[in-house]
Amino acid sequence: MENEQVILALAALAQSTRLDVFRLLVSAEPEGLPAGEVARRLAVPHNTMSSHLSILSRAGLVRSERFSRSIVYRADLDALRSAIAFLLKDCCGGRAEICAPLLAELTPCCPPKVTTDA
Amino acid sequence: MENEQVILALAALAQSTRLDVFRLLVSAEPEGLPAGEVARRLAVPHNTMSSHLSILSRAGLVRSERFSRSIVYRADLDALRSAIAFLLKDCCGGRAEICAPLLAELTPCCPPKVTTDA
DNA sequence: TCCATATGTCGAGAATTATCGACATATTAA
DNA sequence: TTAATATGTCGATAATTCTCGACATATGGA
Repeated sequence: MENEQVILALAALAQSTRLDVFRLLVSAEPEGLPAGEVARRLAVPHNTMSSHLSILSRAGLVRSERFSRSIVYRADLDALRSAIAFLLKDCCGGRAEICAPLLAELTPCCPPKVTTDA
Repeated sequence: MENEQVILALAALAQSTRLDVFRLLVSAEPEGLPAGEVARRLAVPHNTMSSHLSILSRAGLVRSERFSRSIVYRADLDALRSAIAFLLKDCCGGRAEICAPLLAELTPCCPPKVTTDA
């Protein structure tokens, strides 16, 4: 991921409405949500939301697809992954002793084994 | 990590000079660098740099300590870790199936075992 | 066609941010 | 005290961003 691309992604998420939008879309995966529904749920005028969605879109953090009259937005988790990987590699920079404890803390968030109980 | 704190951290890194500063300070760990040296290396006037350093500082991403006439800045990797954990948990949100592949990609960046060869 | 719905674009004002000259403070050493 | 070094603060300007009313476009149905 390029420098400029990361800055776009960080800037996109560094705004409370857009951070809320992104989280909403992550929670709505994999179905996504139409633009109007996003605006309604976050109580933001549709044109203001349109601007925020386009910023997230330019940053590559969301994708959109038209279905009839609606345009459905979905979070692009690969883009988030790239951004996070970039930040982590900043720390690593060939020095695992810095990065390892970081990953150690992050891993428990998602146990590698997912056993669907029952 | 609070919402507002994350936004501060993201905003702090979403600016090219500051992203450069942070990376420079990460690479200078654990000794750190005096403010003037940071400004010199990145070819930025000292007062402009002072402003950027204070933004990084307010975001918790760097710490400073005075040594004689110099004020030495160091990257705070714990803060970066918190911010990254926050973003990851956004994705996980109790859904390991989303987060697991993310970690899978990130882990090779820092192999958990570090064997100093030869 | 005409209308309602869903969304995007334009443009302007308010708010925030980035930059840097000028000045202030802190430290050390004549 | 005076000067040199290292850094921070103030204030003004330029640039960018956020917000939202008004208008435009796209879709589907009467």
